[in-house]
Amino acid sequence: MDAPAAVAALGALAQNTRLRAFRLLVERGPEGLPAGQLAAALGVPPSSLTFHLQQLLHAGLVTQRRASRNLIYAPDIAAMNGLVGFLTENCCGQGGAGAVCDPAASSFVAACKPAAA
Amino acid sequence: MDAPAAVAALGALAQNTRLRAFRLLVERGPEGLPAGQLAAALGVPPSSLTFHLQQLLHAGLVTQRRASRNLIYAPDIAAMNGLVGFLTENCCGQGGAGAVCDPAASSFVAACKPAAA
DNA sequence: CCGATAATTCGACAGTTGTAGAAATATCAG
DNA sequence: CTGATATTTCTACAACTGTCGAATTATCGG
Repeated sequence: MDAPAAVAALGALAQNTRLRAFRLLVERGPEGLPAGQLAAALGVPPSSLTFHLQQLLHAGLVTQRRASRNLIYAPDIAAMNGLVGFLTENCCGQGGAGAVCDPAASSFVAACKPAAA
Repeated sequence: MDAPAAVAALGALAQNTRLRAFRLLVERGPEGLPAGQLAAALGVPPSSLTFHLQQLLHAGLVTQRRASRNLIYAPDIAAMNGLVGFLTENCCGQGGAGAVCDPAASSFVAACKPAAA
């Protein structure tokens, strides 16, 4: 994942309705959910949800497939992996202080590649 | 990290200048950088950078401290850990399909807690 | 083909965001 | 105190975002 794609993905997740929608999809897994059910679950009018799903789609965070009258949306886990990978790059001070990995390891720091020092 | 905080953090990172600034700070480590040097490194006018730093500050992703005439900004790694942790919650289909963890483990999926199945 | 269902596209509008020059504030050196 | 340096605050404005009703498109069952 490159920086522009990361900005797009972050922007797509940086909105309450979209974040809730994405998280719902992630919980549901690859099976996904039809737009209508998603709209009902979120309590959002269909036209509004479409707007948000387009953004997630355009950012590459979800996929769309048709099942008869329904359009099914599912999370793109690979894209999400790419985003987290991008966020955890450069987090061990490769060219810097090197002290970032000190605190008790948790996800962000733990995901740092030891970066062939 | 709760959802509103995550939205704020994602929004703060969802902008090219801010993402570049934050990544620069992460590379630099806890030592941080003064606003002026950051502005110079990014090629952004000071008043514009201040605007962006306020957003990062308000989102809790960076800290600010004064060193004589300089205001030093440094990344808040704990906050970033919280964000990545939030993003990797609910990613193993606890209530769902359960197939999300299938693909070759990479950061997002690898960071999933096995979720006491 | 026709009516019904699922979802999107269109359009309008208020609110937020990003940009950056000019003015103000804070700190320091002498 | 005075001048210089570092940064923020103020201000204005164009561009983008989120919302959602109404109209449109797609698909299905009969």
